[in-house]
Amino acid sequence: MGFKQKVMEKKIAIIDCNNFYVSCERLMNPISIGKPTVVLSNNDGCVIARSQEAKDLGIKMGDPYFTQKDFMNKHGFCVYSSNYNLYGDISDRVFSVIKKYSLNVEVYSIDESFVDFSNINFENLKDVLEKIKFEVKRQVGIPVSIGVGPNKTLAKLTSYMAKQDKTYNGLCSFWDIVNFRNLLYSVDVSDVWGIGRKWSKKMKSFGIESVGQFVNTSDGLVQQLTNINGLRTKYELLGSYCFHVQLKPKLKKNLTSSRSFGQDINSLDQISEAMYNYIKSGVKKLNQNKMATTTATIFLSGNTHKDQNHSKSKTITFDKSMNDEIEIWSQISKHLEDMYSNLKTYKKCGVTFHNLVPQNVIQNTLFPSNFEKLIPPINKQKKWEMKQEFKSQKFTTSWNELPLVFS
DNA sequence: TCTGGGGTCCTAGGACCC
DNA sequence: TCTGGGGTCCTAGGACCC
Repeated sequence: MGFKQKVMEKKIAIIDCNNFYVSCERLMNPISIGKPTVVLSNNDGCVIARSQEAKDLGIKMGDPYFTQKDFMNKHGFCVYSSNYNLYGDISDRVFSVIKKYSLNVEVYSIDESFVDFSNINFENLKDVLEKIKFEVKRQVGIPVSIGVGPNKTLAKLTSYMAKQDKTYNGLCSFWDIVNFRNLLYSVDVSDVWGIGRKWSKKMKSFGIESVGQFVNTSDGLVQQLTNINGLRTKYELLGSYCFHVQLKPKLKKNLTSSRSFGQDINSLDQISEAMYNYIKSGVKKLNQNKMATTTATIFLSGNTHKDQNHSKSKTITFDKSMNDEIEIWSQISKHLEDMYSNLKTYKKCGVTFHNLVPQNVIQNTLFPSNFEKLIPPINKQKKWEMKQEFKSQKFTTSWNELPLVFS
């Protein structure tokens, strides 16, 4: 055992689907099995999921598709546009298998969950985790990796190790690792959950390269280089429990609708039309959640890949809660005009709704609204629309349409 | 020519109130 | 009229995650 076991020590697992979007596409398109395979973001812009074969050929996360297209053609890649309906369905199936083994599940993202197994004995822990891994693969067809440790950060770190070192066979326990503290000197600080690109770059300029060096950095310097959560991350790496497993899903706090434009644009008409459409789809999401909003933030930004880092945002508070796109547009359009400059070009815009309230508590104002409803902008050349060339034609509308998998 | 979208949290600074 | 500090709230921006 790496550490002496503490009283009340928790056992937190992370269960993580391998190359999730690629694994989903392979269920629907078995022809891609064994071939290098990638899934592209919206606009078919960049790579957001890679099969092992694609990783081995040097394709990186976030690589722009247009820079790799020829290479991929040459090497017989299977390329898919993202299909979130499919991934959502398969995600539900994965979680329902996991929940047969524990109810202490936090669904952390579409392909990951934290599970609190503190009530299970150490003798049985690995068996249960092995069983879950086996059953998710057998029943849903999705391979998973599992890391387990005394907190979320160490679970993530061991799951990372399980993926790096094939001898773990996809399951790594913190309590099986000998000399854990020494091992931390061979792990790059940027591989820690919670330490991103900016922070790790900052740390490296202070000579902090490895996780071992990070946990030996003074609290003061850690907080200076990051923030309070960076300090919590340090304490979790040392064995404390700071980031709690969230068993009850929290209510949605805000909701965003935004897109990059198909090309850079500078016409206010075009931007207005795009913004109106994002408001419309945001309102659709509000209605699906039976929510309304009292506050919106609109934002407008340039093409960061062309050093056009200008970005503006504006928060607007309404005089009542709203869920009507034309009313919301009426409150927002003048602010969009203020933010816009005809001397700049723009690549992206969008809207976030905050202060979401249930629709059944909407109070209609006693007096008629005193703002005029503006006619929404429509029927322009839609330069802002996105493209999607490789979308799989198959959608799952019920579980029965998915192929059954037995292994 | 073409480089994702959505979510949460934290911080600094300003406005406002007492 | 002049004086000031502390608390709270809001916003814009910037981190992080997937």
